[in-house]
Amino acid sequence: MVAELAGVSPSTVSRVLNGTAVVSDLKRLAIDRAIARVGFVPNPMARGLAGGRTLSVGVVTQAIDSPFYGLALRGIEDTLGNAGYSPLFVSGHWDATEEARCIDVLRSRRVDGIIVLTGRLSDQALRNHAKALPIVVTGRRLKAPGLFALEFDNFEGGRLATHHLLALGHRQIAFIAGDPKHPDANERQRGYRTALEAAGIAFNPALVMPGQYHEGSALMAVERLLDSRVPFSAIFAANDQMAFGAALALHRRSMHVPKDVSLVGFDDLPTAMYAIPPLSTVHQPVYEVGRLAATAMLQLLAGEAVTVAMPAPRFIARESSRAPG
Amino acid sequence: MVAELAGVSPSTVSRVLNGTAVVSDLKRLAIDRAIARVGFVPNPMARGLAGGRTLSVGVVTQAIDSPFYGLALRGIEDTLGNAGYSPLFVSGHWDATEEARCIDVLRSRRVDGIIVLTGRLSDQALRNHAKALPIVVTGRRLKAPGLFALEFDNFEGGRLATHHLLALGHRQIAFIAGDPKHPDANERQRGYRTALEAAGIAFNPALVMPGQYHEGSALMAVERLLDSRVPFSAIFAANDQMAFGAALALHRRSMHVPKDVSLVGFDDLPTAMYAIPPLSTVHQPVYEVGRLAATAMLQLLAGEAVTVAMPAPRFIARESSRAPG
DNA sequence: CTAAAGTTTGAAAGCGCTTTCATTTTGAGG
DNA sequence: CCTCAAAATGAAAGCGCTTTCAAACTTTAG
Repeated sequence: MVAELAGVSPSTVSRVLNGTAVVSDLKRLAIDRAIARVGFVPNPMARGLAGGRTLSVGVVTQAIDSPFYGLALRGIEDTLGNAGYSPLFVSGHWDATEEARCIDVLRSRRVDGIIVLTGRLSDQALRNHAKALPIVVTGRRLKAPGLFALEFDNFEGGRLATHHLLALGHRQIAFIAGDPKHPDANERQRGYRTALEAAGIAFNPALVMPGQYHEGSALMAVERLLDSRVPFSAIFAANDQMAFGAALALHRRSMHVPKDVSLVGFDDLPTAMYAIPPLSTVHQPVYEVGRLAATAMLQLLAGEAVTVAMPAPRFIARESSRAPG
Repeated sequence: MVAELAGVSPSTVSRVLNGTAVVSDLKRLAIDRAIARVGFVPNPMARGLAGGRTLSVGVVTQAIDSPFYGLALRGIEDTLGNAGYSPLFVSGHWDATEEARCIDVLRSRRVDGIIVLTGRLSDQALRNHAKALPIVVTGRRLKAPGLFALEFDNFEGGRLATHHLLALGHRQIAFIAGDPKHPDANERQRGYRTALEAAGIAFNPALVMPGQYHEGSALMAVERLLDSRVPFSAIFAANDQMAFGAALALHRRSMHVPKDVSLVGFDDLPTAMYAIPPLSTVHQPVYEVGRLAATAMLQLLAGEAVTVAMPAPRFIARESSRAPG
């Protein structure tokens, strides 16, 4: 170790580097100076090998290029970076097997903890991994030692969006569902139903179309809906991407939003406010979620109690929805 | 090392693991079996420490949540993953200082190479880093030992887009420029000018508005343009995000695309085809760029000659542009 | 002024793997 | 059947840092 030039032992240098123990000011100064002079940068490999920690946390996301997760990744990156940790991103592509492989990769890289963004993995699998290293997971309700789950209130969000349309006077509200394999998609739908029933409107299965959370699926869903001739004055899409697809379908049939039909989405993607017309939607604080997840991980890593909580859903009315007529 | 259970020395195990030397089939088999039995996974830390390589390559992107770069990251992830390398993403946020910091972080993590997506760093800085480890950079033309640059033909793209509008019969084409600090923005503008001149149309400075590559800047640019009362029948935005902003500005003034004004963008973001109306734009093979950059890095790492080349720009006509009238 | 207790510091033993070097095997040529 | 080169293997020395453990030095109390 070059920093021996300070005239002390490696142990002492290590101590000042990590703040592991008290070191006399005299030596600390000498060491600091030597470090600066040599331009010393500790080798994380060696650190990891010796100390058993790598100062990196794995993040399994579903698609690194997703407009939705991108912001969350940024939140994670920002928060982790401030604490000296580096994120290691891997994409699971919405596939449980792939996701399991991702976790293996991360563990083989000896990450100190793993953040899972809304995975497909079973709760049980997650619980097992949590025995070995801290896990933070979003999008599910789950409690286990070494595991923290952060869930957005999708039910309330779905209720809010539907309620908005109802309050505007809509009575026939179509729903483009998300992938039923995602628990949050089902929660949103439950919110839709609940709001409907609270307003005394019978749930009409003919008005709900299956979708898969991407534009194309909603495009087709709306076309089928239109072809089915079931009357409706508004569409609630289970996420913004599908709302965009729905808008395109309407556009193709020369129907205008919101004149002919109102449209609301869910997520408030950064692009929602720049859609034509700007999309009314349920705001999800994605960036914030990233920060919270990272904060929770940091607390877990430090052995502290996790104190983070998810903010409540908020509906944002823009121009894509208005009273029918 | 647990794999001693195979009854051989650690050296031999290492040899079969890395294929460093010939090992008799007998022992190889025994080792393979032992590995499988113990579920052995080599520790990358130790490997890195001993071997001097980390099997990870740093990727400095500008914003991990950017709709544009996301796809490239995915291309990189896919290609690198296949080769056993892991990407380490960091965001420079379009700031040269921050970017320099990112590279320091990556180097302190001892990555084997660095891929820079269109950075702000000076060519010289890049050249210097390339002396220490392989670098692949996109969005600039640059040659240096240990450095490979991959550039998209932005000039040709700009020319193509403008030519499309010209061919449709437009004579007054406004241009929303990108951030002049990005070389690609200037190239696109040069393409615009060149196409104009080739068509015998004088360049009119009143028709070009500065923008900054994001929606909001274009929104304001178009409002100013409209206020200036300079007549125009088409807008060419230097990227898709600005095209979306421009569309919103027109929408606010109750002008319709493409009936009242044609609009073309640049990049072909995944969302471009779902815009209302679907956006005509210059296609950039972003995913492909990611793959190419990663491939180039792999070749650099292997000491081979780099053989990748960027595909040519392609214009995609959709519904946002048509003949004036 | 000395013993007991507390504080700093250094020596040395790894962390898990790669790699050089020397040694043992094996095969070929004489 | 023996010698020598080539091939396969093992021993051991690190890679750069952390972390006991014990030695050396200060204090504090008796």
